[in-house]
Amino acid sequence: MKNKFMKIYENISKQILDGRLIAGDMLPSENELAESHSASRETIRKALKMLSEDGYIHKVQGKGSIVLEMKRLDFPVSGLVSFKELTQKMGERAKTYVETFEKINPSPALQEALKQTEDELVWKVIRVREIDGERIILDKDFLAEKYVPLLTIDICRKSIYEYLEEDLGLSIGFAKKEITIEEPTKEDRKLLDLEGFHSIVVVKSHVYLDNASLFQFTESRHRPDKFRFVDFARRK
Amino acid sequence: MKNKFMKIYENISKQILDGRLIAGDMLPSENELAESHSASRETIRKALKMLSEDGYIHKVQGKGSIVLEMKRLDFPVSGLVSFKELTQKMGERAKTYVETFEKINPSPALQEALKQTEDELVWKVIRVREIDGERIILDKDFLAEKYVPLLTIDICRKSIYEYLEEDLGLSIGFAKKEITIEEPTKEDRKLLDLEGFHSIVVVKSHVYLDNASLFQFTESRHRPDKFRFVDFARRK
DNA sequence: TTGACTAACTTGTATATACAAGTTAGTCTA
DNA sequence: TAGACTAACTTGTATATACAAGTTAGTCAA
Repeated sequence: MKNKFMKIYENISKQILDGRLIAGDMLPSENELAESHSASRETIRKALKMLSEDGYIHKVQGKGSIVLEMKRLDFPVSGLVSFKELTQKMGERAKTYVETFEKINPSPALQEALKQTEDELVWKVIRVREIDGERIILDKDFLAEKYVPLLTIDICRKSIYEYLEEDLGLSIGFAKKEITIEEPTKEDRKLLDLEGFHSIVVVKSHVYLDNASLFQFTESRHRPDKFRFVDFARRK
Repeated sequence: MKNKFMKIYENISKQILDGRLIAGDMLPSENELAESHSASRETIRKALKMLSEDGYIHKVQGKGSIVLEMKRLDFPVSGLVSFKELTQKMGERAKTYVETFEKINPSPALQEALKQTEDELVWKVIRVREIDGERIILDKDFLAEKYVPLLTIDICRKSIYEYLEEDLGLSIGFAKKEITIEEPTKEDRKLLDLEGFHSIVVVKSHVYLDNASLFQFTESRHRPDKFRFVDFARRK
């Protein structure tokens, strides 16, 4: 909330989310917005570019910016959000159970996934996510000990990301994710409520710190009926 | 290829794709790039911002831009690409069969999805995509007749998008997609090779023209073993 | 009426400048 | 030696200006 263009972005996005601006409306021109926000046109353009990237508006050269329909997403896996952040929006309906918590010598496959050497250790955390009484998601996290020297089972019960960012001062930069569909394993069947389901959605993520060093590999396994991924894509 | 920052983007992205720049390398500073490309720093920054958004590089304030690992994606559904564009990269291994081709009075649900009035007609096209002899994908397209007055079965066999963009001069702007997992329908089982599979990946898309008018609704149904979605996400 | 043209808007691109903020390496001091 | 400091880099933000390119509405002439 410190940058000028971020404030403008938030100002306009809020107007769209709460209905003061509705789909089909045209925004004021960039020059008018610059005037009314006491900013230069380039600063307005930065804010509008972000709004456009996030699917709030669409810009047409020579015409202006048109407001798009923004559906509120119930349960998105898009972007880079932690389960804790999701559950905060869901109130007290979500619980986390820590099934496994240990420091291990990584297998060759895991060494490869985390780009580690043989002697570097890895935290292994397996957690079950329960929503409305149903065990829906199985999260398997592997964190490089060299970036996270200390971890406790209590932190895992709450939020690892919160601990990393607020206590350790690590700042997460970006992630590469891959979504595939697999057959449920015995472990999936044991830990999740999968009666009547024949497949499981697997989201594998490589998570990097802000300085571009790989520090975490995560496999998140979702029951298919509760999985929904929403994407906004621009042509070229 | 006309914009200066696009040329710079392509120049650098090619260097990353063909290995002249490899993961971990630092790019020259923005001032050096401005000098060597005879451009202003702001123009360089536009190109670097695009590279960063597309996952080629990561920028760190005070340090510079670091090259990331770019895996070549075999079969991505990310972004906004047509099946034709995908198959061009796959050579002659892909075929398309048109199962249904008709102009219909849309059902209420379809009217809603396409935001049409009662008297407006809709093209309905159902196509099966075969890859390496296996029928993998079922594409159900619904196009508003008001934007696409003429369509032929021959166009559907080739590429609808190519026809829209090159012959009709329509320019596709953006799309909203939703990925879910469902049980296969009888139609899925009849038209696709689904022996031994118990679920199907459904990608529903609302496609908009460049002037932000909704003109197409598509449901693309994928056999789960051949589905893979790759995503690059930045924090905040 | 029709069509060509134009004027006045809109957004897109490119440049220059200034300063803020983060990183790094070396230097100086206690 | 250890720590504080600084200078010289890096990227981030904000502004101003100029012109290109697309859209729209109105005017004027055939």
